[in-house]
Order: sequence, then C-alpha cells, then structure tokens
Amino acid sequence: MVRVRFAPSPTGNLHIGGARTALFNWVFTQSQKGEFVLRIEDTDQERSKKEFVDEILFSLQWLGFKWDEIHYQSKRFDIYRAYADKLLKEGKAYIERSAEGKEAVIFKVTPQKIQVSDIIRGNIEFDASTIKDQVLIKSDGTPTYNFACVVDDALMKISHIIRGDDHISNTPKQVLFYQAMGFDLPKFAHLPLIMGIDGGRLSKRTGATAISDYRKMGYLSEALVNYLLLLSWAPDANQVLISMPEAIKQFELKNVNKTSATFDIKKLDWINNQYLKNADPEKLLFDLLPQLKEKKYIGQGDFDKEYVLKIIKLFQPRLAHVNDFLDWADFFFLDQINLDSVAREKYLATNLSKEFKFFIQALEGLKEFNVENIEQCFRESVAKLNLEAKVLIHPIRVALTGKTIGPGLFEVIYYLGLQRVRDRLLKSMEGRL
RNA sequence: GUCCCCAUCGUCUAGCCUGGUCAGGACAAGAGCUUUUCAAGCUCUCGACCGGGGUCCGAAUCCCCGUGGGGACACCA
Repeated sequence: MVRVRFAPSPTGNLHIGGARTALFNWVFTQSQKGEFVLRIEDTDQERSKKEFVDEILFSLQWLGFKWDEIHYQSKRFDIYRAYADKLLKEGKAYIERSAEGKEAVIFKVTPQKIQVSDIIRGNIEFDASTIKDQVLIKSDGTPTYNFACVVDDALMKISHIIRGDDHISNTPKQVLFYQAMGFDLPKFAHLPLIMGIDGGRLSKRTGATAISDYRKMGYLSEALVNYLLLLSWAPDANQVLISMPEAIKQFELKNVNKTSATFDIKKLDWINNQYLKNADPEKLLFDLLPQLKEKKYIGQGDFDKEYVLKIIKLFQPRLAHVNDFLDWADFFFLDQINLDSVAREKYLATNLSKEFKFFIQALEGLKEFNVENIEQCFRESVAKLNLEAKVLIHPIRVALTGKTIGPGLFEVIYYLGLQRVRDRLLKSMEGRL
C-alpha cells in the first residue's frame, strides 16, 4: 500500500513551495491509489501557531487535496521519548547534561558510508564521518525534527517520502535513525526547489506569498495547481493545460526533473486566463459576491443575478484574475463612472454633441434594442454623418465606460440599456461626467 | 570552509536512459492582422544545448575536468 505524507510546520502559511510538495505527493498517491497522510510538525512550541494550522488546512482543501489521516506531533511526545529511551538502553545514544542540569538525548553517529537511493536522483552517497552526533530529545524534552520525523514516518507506515531538495542532507541522518531503531527504509524522492524569478530563493517579492493570498488575488485553484504541475514535470507531448484526472493518469515520479524551476507569475496569469475563459460564470459570481457587495456594485439583499452573470460572461475571455472584473466592469454597476483622465484627454476633448445626439435619436428609434440592431444603427448613423466608425466609437466608449478598453461597444450599449446610454452621453456633452 | 545536488531559448520544458530527424512546443518579448479598443483571438519574428578535453565515422545525448547556480551543515522545521 502506497502511503505518502505531507508534513508542514505551522510556523508560517502554506506557500508555493509547500503547495508544490503537497501537490506532487497528492498526484503520486492518487496515481497509485494510495493514501495521503497529513502531519502537522508542531514540535516548536514557541513558533507554532493555530492560525497557521488553519491557513494550511484551508489552503490544502482549496487546492483540492484530501487527507486520509491527520496527526499532530505535539500530541506524540511520549512516543518519541519511548524510542529515545530504547536507543539509550541499547547504548546507541547517550545523555548530555547542560550547565543548568538539563538533560538532552544525543545519538551516537558511527563513521560509515551511507547510500541513499532516490527515485528522482538515483544513488547519493554520504560519509557519516562528516556528520556529528545528533540530538534526539532537546533539553526541554521536545524531540528534534529529524528524530520525530523518522519515528513518525516509520510508525505511520509511510512508503514514499516525497519532499523538497533542501532535505537531501537530512536524509543520511535519518537513514542512521531508521537503522538504529530497526525500521525498514521508505523510498525517497527529492523534488527540486522552486526558485524566484531573480534566481534566488522564493521570497515575498518573488512568490513566497501564502496560498490563501493567491486565492484573494483572483487565481483559480485549478489554474494554480496546473501551473505548479508544470514545474519540474511535463505531461506527455508537453501538454500545457492539463486537468487533475489527466495528470494523475500520466504522472510518474521517476519522470520528475532534477533541475530546479523558476516561478514565473506571467505564465501563471496566462494559465489562469485559460481557465477563467472556460469557468462556470456561476462559480465566478460566487467568488466575486463578497467584493461585489462590499464595493456596492450590488445590494446586500436580492440582486439581478441573471444580469450579473451576463456581464461576467462578457468579460470572461479577458480576465487574467477573477477580481480584474471589479476594476473593468465597474461602469455596469455604478451610477457615477470612473473617468480615466488620459482617456478623456484623448477622446472627449473635441465637441461631439451633434453626433452624440444624432446617435441617441437613432437608438431611440429602434424597434428592438439588441446587439445586432445597435450595431446596424450605429453603422448607419456614422454613414449619414459621413464619419469613420472609429471617430465615434472611441469617444462613445469613453463616455459610457470611462475607459479606452473593454468589451465590444455594441454589447456594452446593449447591456447598459438605452436609459443609461442616453444619460451618460448627455452628461458627457455637458461635461458632467 | 566542508558535504551534497543541478546545468537545453529571458522563463517552463521535449529530446538524454537505448548517440545519427534544420534541437520541437508553451509563456514572455517584438511585428502585423482583426478597418471597434485590448487586456481577448489569429499570423509571423527573435531566441538555447555553460566551457574544455576525451570515446566514436558521428555527441545536446556517454566519460573526465573546470566553471556557474542551488541546497545543507542548529537543542528551527
């Protein structure tokens, strides 16, 4: 039975690196019909915080990973103590007394060659003579990371340890512990680290933000997961957009690259847009709802859901982030539009009152107010005014939306409705926008 | 300093294991088209095998040495 574990320390939020490690554990164990163990490594009483545990659990769920078991190391101190005592009794560890008389348990490292076979990297050899004796139980009675980790991985019957590259030099120490306690060795797979765009470690600036922040920034979890999947792994035929079920079908640990990958938010944005295009408008509405209310785009109570859904669909192909919608579609919800000063300068500087009036009258004369008729009406108007379409299109867009960019103008007019179109064009003519 | 890992376009990568297709795709960037904008769409362009040795008829691919980058060396995890 394949059993993997993800073992975050709640001394901070779940960030990109952790999410990727969790993801590869998840995809692998799903591909093997195995189990996923979540272990909270909260042995550091000082730095571990409940709020971080909450954020980590929430983010893992948001990403779509479900754990079969969850354990907290802080509840297992007795177990680690028992194993330390056993090693003490067997003469494999000794006690060291500090100046204040506190006792720590130290593991005796015997010089030897240690071979570690890694699924991703092949054989790695270490010389134990370069490793000094290891603390098992600190003088405050809590276990050290390497010790608790080995005891737990063994007792929890973890078959594959999939973790970041930064643990590679912990591995020989842990192998020594496995041997000393008579546990079978699990299989190891060390994933290359994810680097910042500047080539260094992922920092706040380069993407080491909490996963929950990516959610707030308007990324879809499917898009983030898809992007992360592509760092140090490539699906068949170098496919870029891949669903979780497909990835599970194709994933093989041995095909994971050895080279560290750089986190590039531009590609994430592109992938996010690809998912956004095909997303269910109802889902996007659900995500946007709190902010739509907060910005007073819609009321606290009932609102015209069908209308909002239509506006969302209108913007969907262009969205890079869910909440770009809030900035781009404001004019559909607010009475007072936000007029961009550059746009005004560029398109509303000349007086087009005559043309605007002409167009309004033409619109008012429409038998049926629909996109097709609006366009036809507009084309006829500019023809009669003897103007190029763009001479009128851009100023009208600015007058209606306050922006130089947006969806097609005739759809904008249609969804705004005759009333608002007339009001805004009149306001513009009077310089009251 | 010691130990370990890694090395294909700016970025993610395919190809490497089982040497022989102008080193392929995607993102980004640049240009153009879409006579309705772009932040969407389409087309095109730019662009890489870290260096040096070796093995071989032939090396991105196998071997060695450099160089570069990264990681680890806590009573943190």
